[in-house]
Amino acid sequence: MAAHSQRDAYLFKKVISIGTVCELTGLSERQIRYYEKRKLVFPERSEKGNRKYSFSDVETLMDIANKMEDGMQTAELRKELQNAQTKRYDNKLRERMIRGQLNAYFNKRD
Amino acid sequence: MAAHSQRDAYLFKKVISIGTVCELTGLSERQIRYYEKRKLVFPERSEKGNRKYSFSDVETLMDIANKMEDGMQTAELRKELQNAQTKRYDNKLRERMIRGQLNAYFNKRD
DNA sequence: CGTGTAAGGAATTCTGACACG
DNA sequence: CGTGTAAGGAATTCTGACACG
Repeated sequence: MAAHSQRDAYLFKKVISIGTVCELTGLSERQIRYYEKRKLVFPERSEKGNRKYSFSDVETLMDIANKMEDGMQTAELRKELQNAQTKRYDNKLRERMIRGQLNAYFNKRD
Repeated sequence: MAAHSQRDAYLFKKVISIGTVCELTGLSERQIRYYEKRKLVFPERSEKGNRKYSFSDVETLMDIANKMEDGMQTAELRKELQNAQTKRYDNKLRERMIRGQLNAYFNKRD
């Protein structure tokens, strides 16, 4: 599942509050919470229950904003987003396999 | 001045509120604001005046926390931090010059 | 010097609901 | 379906100050 390098640490760390996400995306709080209910974004919660988003979430939300403008519905968007996730995962896997073959070929280790 | 690649965009974007910085660093709000007064960190302000920090600021603050534990004072810390900044800048410069030479040697372009 | 704390106010965020469509 | 809004409460953040040392 967690196929992220340490380089991506800041991309996925959930530290941004909803107000800042509004500024970053141009979306309203209402919209952002609604997309959560429709399972398009998954913020974490602080101890007191405040939503925390990652930069990756912000990117997803900007993508959502564009697709919604084009008339896409949340149900369809959910499928798309899952597809994107899967594709990214597949790429990681492919990468790893290729690296494995190369390492074998050149007789190298990690 | 701004010698940051696009890759670093998330590292320097000021989006984290002080409460989250407390959780991330283990410092109190009081301490974080004090280090700002002593010119060790430079948060931005939201429209309503709330402090916003970057991941880079958080790293700086963790560094500060360590040095303070070792008995270092803020005045001394300020000098150190400026030095670190300068060094980083020098490295970037050196890197760029070397790249330039290599490109000239191999007759390549960006 | 560096940090805790109580103080009072302003801004933030949360939830569930009414509304329109 | 997607989003605006008013409602009331709880948590956040801000500043300037008193305190200890």
